[in-house]
Amino acid sequence: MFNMIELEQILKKNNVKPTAMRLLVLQFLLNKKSAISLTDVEEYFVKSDRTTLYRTLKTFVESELAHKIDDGTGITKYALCEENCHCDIDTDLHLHFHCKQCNETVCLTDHKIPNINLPKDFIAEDVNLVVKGICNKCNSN
Amino acid sequence: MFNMIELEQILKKNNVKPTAMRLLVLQFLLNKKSAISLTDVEEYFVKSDRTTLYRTLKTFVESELAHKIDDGTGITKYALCEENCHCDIDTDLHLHFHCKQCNETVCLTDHKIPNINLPKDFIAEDVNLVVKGICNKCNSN
DNA sequence: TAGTGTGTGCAACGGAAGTGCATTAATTTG
DNA sequence: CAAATTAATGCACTTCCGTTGCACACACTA
Repeated sequence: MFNMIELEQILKKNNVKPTAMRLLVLQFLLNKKSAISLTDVEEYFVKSDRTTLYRTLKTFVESELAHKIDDGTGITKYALCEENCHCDIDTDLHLHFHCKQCNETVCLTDHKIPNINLPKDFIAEDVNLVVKGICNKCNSN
Repeated sequence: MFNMIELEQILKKNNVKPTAMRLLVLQFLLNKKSAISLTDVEEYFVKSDRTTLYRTLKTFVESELAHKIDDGTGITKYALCEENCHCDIDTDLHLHFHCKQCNETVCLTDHKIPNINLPKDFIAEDVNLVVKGICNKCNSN
């Protein structure tokens, strides 16, 4: 796991002031392998306020520490970016898998999004690829 | 355009009873080239109720007449399926493009979703690929 | 120490999806 | 044809999530 000093360094590296709340949320995200929703965080940090957690996640996204995931459930998910990620369309964007059974969304960071040839005059700025089905964990049970 | 008899046949072919409202909504969808939201339909049919329109679209999706599109705006969009579409994962699913400028979402039906090799034990049932950026219309203005 | 800026907590709003129920229209059946 | 059953529609209401405004608390600077 990570100690507080390491967590602080991560935040500082991305120009985010290391408050107590942010350190805890960062730790929570680091421990979670799957993408999490605001409600997930909220249920974990019962003593903190929803707004604070919401803005914490927002700060993380804006400072490129985490990325927002739209997995098609209608609920926004968040996951930490990989090292040196700039959410760049050609190199950083990866596939997300949403399991219909356990309802979890995971980042398949090894699966980059294939190149897409758009028709003339279309400019791509962002790509979102989500596969839905049964994940490996649920499938083996 | 389509006359009422043709519209009726489309509905009947998909086992949907051709009510007045359904015929009108179908016509509306046929005339729209881009994907539309419930609110779009609502604003057009001011005299009808939101719930009715909501359930009409739901009926269309359930009877494979239209497909639901999640374009990442958080608002569910709908578009008519192509002829003989069964929303099949390997043959029917196509790319959607959402323009950040005009806020429209179009189906790029010619752009099928490339095959994806998932890790072991993952089962794909549904795939959603959305590209965001500037569309051809906005780009040429 | 006073003052400024940032973070946090509380309350409330707004949009969209969805549900329950009563009413109306359509279809079947005696 | 009339009665009964089923389907569709309209209205009211709820819930859920994302978001904002405002006030208070804390930290850092002059």
